[in-house]
Amino acid sequence: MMSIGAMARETGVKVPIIRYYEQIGLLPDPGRTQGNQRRYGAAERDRLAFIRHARDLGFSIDAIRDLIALEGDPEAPCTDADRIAAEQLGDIRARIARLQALERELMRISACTGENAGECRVLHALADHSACLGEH
Amino acid sequence: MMSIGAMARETGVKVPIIRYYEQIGLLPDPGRTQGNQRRYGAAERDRLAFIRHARDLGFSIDAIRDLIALEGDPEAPCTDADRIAAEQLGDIRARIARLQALERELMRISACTGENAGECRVLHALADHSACLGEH
DNA sequence: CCTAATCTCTCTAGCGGCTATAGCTTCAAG
DNA sequence: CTTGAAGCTATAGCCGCTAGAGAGATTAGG
Repeated sequence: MMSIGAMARETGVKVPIIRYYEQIGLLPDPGRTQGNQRRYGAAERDRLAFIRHARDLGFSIDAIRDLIALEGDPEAPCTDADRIAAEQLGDIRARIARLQALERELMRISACTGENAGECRVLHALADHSACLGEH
Repeated sequence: MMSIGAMARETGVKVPIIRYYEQIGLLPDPGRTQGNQRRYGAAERDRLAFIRHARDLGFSIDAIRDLIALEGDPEAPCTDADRIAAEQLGDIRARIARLQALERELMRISACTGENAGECRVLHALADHSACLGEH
């Protein structure tokens, strides 16, 4: 059985975040010492590692809740987990596309050649939306 | 002089957000009618359009504050605006790179072929970080 | 001029996902 | 048995909005 600090070290998740995950129901209430300190076993550590990994991949807390429910039920159809991952992938791709559009627009308005703000291309471009190519 | 609703229509910024921008000091306190309603002129509308445009391009409120200060001082060196835009561009590129790494990892662990959660590739991959290629 | 419909006002609280602080108690090493 | 690190709870703050309540102002039509 390990303390919350030991679990933080093992999983790379900071102590307050572990408590936060417990509070929102992502982690179960762990056992406590007589002095009221949390003690964790390997199962909790694995679950936290799972959560951490999913968060690193950009899954929302809600999506992770669903994934945990699936993980706990080995009979559940895999298509559910698949769908959640596919949604996440679609989401990430949409964000990439949007950011790439912003990147293009920013590149276009940057590289200002004026000497002071009066004739600055960046400021002019921001002030005048009609000068934009995309519709962002 | 236009009402807050008219300005919202002209700029595409919702009414509560206009009030919010005023509250945090991005927009100046506008004049009021006798009945205490805000009335705006063309200058405020242009400033709001500027803010909206910059937000659309992903600039933070703080960065916009700096850009507004520059815009208000035509003698200010343009390199400042340039630097802010360059930082924003770098930021966006970093986010794109990170999202692309996530996309790759997600594609790899997806396309699960198992029939139920017990042998689901998605769940296994999430549970076992060591199976990952990148370091995300 | 009156009414009804539509704005607009302020204030407060909530979202997600943490992060930080304060003031306390418990644990483990020496 | 003392000290110092680590743990505890509770509360508030971050960003950039968004939503609601309950009141007052404005405006178009009759």
